[in-house]
Amino acid sequence: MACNPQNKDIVEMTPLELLDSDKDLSNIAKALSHEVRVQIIRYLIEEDQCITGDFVKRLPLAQSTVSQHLKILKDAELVSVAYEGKKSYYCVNKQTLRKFRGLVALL
Amino acid sequence: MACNPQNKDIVEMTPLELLDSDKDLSNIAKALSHEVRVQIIRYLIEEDQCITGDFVKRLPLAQSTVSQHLKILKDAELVSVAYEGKKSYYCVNKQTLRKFRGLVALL
DNA sequence: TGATCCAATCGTAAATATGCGATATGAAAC
DNA sequence: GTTTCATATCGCATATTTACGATTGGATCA
Repeated sequence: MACNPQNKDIVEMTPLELLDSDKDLSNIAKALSHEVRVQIIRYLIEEDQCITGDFVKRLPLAQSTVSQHLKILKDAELVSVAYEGKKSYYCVNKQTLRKFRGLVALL
Repeated sequence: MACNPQNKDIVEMTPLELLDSDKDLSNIAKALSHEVRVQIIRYLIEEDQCITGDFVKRLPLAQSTVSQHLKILKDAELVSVAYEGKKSYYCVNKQTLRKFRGLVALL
């Protein structure tokens, strides 16, 4: 009995591994899980470079809310910011988008 | 003054359009915004077909929690289910994955 | 007919996300 | 200097997500 591998309680069950790529993919997906943030990314691709105010003017949201969405995109490295004077210039981070495409391609 | 387009309050500001594709992309992204659900999809691609119990055995989560994650993936049409006897067979919905890849490619 | 098994759903607690107004910071204009 | 402008951050209310145990509903087995 001591070496009986038939015992159900002893049978090894390979656990599902959590890969770094799983976390990377889910993190980027989370940043894109709100339609407003997808809108922002899309607009940023068209316009190449925007300041916060551009989005505030064009979205039916308070300035603080837009700022928060931009922060989420920035934290996920989907956009990068350049501070110039009193304005913040946002642009898409193409490298992260490429990475995301690569991760999604593996699915 | 009545017809003065220079007035700042009257200047039209093209609002940022919300496209169906924005909603589609954010909805699928939301389903993939949890690492466990990415794990599930990945495993499902490797194994081709699994029952709920396969995931319960391999994930450090309660059966009800796993079932909930599977429901989220099913609602997003990332997986489909076939009910056979007392078991539920899950498999990836390749069409939705393809659609997702297409939407991400546009970013 | 039970008894057992598989999986979905319910109810609920805790954590996280979303949105807003108010406030803070810091640069530019006066 | 003070005022104005652009933006980030704080505090809070509400909504959603995540996780669990308990329960329910079928299907299979004895």
